[in-house]
Amino acid sequence: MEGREISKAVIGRLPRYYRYLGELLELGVERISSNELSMRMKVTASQIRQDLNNFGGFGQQGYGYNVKYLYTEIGKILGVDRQHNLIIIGAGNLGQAIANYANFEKRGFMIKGMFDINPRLIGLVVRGIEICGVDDLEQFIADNDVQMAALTIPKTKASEIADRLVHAGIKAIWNFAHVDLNVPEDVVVENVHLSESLMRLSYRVCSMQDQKKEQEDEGEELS
Amino acid sequence: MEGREISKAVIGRLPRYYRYLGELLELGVERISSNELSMRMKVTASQIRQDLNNFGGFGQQGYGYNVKYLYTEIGKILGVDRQHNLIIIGAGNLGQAIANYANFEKRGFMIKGMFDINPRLIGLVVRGIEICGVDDLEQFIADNDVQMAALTIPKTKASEIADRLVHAGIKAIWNFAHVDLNVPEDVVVENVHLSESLMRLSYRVCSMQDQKKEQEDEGEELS
DNA sequence: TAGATTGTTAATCGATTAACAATC
DNA sequence: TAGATTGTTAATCGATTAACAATC
Repeated sequence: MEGREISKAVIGRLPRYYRYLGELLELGVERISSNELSMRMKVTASQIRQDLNNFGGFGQQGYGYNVKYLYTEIGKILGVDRQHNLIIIGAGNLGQAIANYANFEKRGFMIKGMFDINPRLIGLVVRGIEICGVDDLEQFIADNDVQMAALTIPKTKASEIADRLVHAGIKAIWNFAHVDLNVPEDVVVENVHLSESLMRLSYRVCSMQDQKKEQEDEGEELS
Repeated sequence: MEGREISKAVIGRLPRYYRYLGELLELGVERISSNELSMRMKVTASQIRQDLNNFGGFGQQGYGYNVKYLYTEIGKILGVDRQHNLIIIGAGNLGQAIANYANFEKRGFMIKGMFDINPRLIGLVVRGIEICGVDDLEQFIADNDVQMAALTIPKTKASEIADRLVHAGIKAIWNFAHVDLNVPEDVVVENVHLSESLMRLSYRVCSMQDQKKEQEDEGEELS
């Protein structure tokens, strides 16, 4: 459809545009210029215009962008206008946190089922969803037209379950396990590696400390 | 200390190197060349060497890299050799998921406290940590030498709490709330915006579908 | 029409890859 | 010494920013 092969950097920014436009919409703002949006979002106006023009001209010269229209169009690009049937593998705290986040359903992500291997969790009901054993996985995916799976299980089991998911026809895996999954090229994986995120934070806080220390040392030399 | 201003792209990759080296270490691998590591990690050998040389020469010509040494050094760069005192604001499923992830403590991230506004959660004990009310926040931070906070609360309260955290001397915020926080420049924020992550996945699965459809259509035209 | 702001091309900047001399 | 592999410079590629003509 569109010009094909949008860069990863652009796609990475789209959800943030979507969020800001949603907020503007709630505030009742009707139109916005790339310049004003750039100030709110702390990115360049040039980048906003460049990014949006990957998908076609959503704006109007001399006017700017219609907030509601742009919000809707970015929603379509991101696919939040469609329904995505989702299951969660791993019904621990993280799996339950996802199940309990109501806003996902507003965006078309319907949580159809939850699975775990822990017999103490099987049978429990979270937000109206009964936790099943993983034995039922393949049947459930077929019966419920499931395309997406969130993987919130320890890394030791993740690869094995991922293989089963792919085999059962899952097309997208939201991977919270601390491994890189090997999947066929028509299956997409989005990784959320929390421990890596925390280490990036740690790096930055350490390098900030070092920087400060250096400045102090320089100050001492001068005195 | 080091040459200063390492690019964000490089820092983003360091934790993944660290993870792979840790796995190699467990496997008992003593040394590895950039070429072999590149094949395992599916990045170029050039990139690995370039990345590592931002921090100095960890390898040896004709030999490669000593796994244990490199692992330790990257650990130091990331700051996982130091201790970081951490609190969790928001003791819901997500906050508890973080509290329960034992590996963080192995990397020096010590969870000192948990906080919530929900009176039904206050007083509960999660992994040996009692959940406190947010009133005690400032005192607790001062008493326990806390530098880091994970923010796992709804977006409505996030900015307000972030201000309080900054005021109380917190230097790093691991932000799971769906807002961009405004903090002074000596405070670092690492965002984990799960809904944005899910939308990126959605985009990719949709564009994969579109791609396939196109190919099918082309096939039909030819027949 | 004049003013504003987009869409788009051109210039710059940064990051990745390739190549190879240095050296273990 | 010969072979292997790094560290590092140079070449390429891609992404961001600047500029401005098109146009509402």
